[in-house]
Amino acid sequence: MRGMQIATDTRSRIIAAAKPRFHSRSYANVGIQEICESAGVQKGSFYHFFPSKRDLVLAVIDEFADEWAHGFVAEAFDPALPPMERIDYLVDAAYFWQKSIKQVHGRMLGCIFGNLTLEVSTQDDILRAKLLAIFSRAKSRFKATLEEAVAAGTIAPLDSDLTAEAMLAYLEGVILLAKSQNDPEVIYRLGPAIKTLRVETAG
Amino acid sequence: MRGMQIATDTRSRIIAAAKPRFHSRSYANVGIQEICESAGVQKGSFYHFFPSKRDLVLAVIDEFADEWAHGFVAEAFDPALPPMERIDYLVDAAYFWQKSIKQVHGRMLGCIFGNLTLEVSTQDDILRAKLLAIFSRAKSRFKATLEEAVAAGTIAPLDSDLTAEAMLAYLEGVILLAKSQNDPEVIYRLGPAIKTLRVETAG
DNA sequence: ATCGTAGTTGACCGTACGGTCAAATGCAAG
DNA sequence: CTTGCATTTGACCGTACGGTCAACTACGAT
Repeated sequence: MRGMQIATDTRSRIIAAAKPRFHSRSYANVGIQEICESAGVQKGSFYHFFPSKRDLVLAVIDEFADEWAHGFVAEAFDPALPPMERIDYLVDAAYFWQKSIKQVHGRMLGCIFGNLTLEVSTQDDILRAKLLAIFSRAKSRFKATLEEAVAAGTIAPLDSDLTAEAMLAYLEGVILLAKSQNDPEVIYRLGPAIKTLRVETAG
Repeated sequence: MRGMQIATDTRSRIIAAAKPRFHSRSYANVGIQEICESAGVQKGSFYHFFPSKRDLVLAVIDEFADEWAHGFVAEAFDPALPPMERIDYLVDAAYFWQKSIKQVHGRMLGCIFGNLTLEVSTQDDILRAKLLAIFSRAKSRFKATLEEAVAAGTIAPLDSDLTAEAMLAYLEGVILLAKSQNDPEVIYRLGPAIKTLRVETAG
């Protein structure tokens, strides 16, 4: 089945071409033609693998999510680490990643999930749902970590669900502000304060 | 000079047509033609008042900033209010504003400055600088408020500059997450935790 | 009455957009 | 050797994009 291999290769070349473009520019500003040229693929071939531009960006989101899940996130949420140190690790990872992107690319690109959320979520509920699911998983990681920290007595009891969401919000907000300054050092300076965030239990 | 009046009227009709569109969609997704049709203006007339699309969005940003500065922000940062209550007030204002937008428009549109920042700041340094200036002013408000709270003994001493920036980041992040859920209640739930954020003084 | 100019008109520029299609090609299975 | 399907090709669709332009209008100032 060499045909299959070529096929999947074409598909992944398209995604590989699309990823940095959607990350560094925006959904609307990247055209399918440009992606095809960069991937060395014809437009008809593109539409053989992706019914629409939206389906491409859906695949791109998945690739980014997998990349993170199997990379920094897996490292950060290592059960061997003390719970609260995992959160530090994640913030550090975000910092170093943005910093290295800036070194290579000249600009801070920020979080592709946040970028796409603010751009498209009023216009496309399917994309919004996809991004929401990504955030939801991220929140779960934070929540489990917080609960472990509470159980270990590292931190005082709190509303782990809301605090997890607050921490995720803060991380996205810090990256947003860093992007507005085109300066990853903002993450370095503000990131650690994530651990000061607390939502008390309602009861 | 009735000519001037008509002229400025055309200009502000253009801005008035552009504002809700840029807010509810995105920079790239709103065309000049559509704006002109909605404003009842010809394209040539548009380019008489605005050298480029970028100059229009610059004017739109200014209008939004003024609207906020003279509305909720002025109310929130009322010197008569106890300092930390001003921050609560601002978060509340963001919540009620987004809620009312959703009631009218059916969707949570979020913060136009955050939206534009993530969309265009890698592609247009002039727009980025404009948005950065907006955030910078917002941060100053927070900072002054924090310093007043410290002076009054309401809160323990902290790094007012970094904490102000952290609070602004958090607010933007909360609005981002709320937008991803198309639900302003997220702001209601997470907003108050803004006051738990702290960056300790370096010394 | 005339001049200068701000404002307006509507056609027009080249380019790019997302998406479609019929025809060709490559290749594995029968 | 043929059938059948996945894949690829490249031309093509209509529409919209940001922006330009010469001509025209309206009107205050001299």
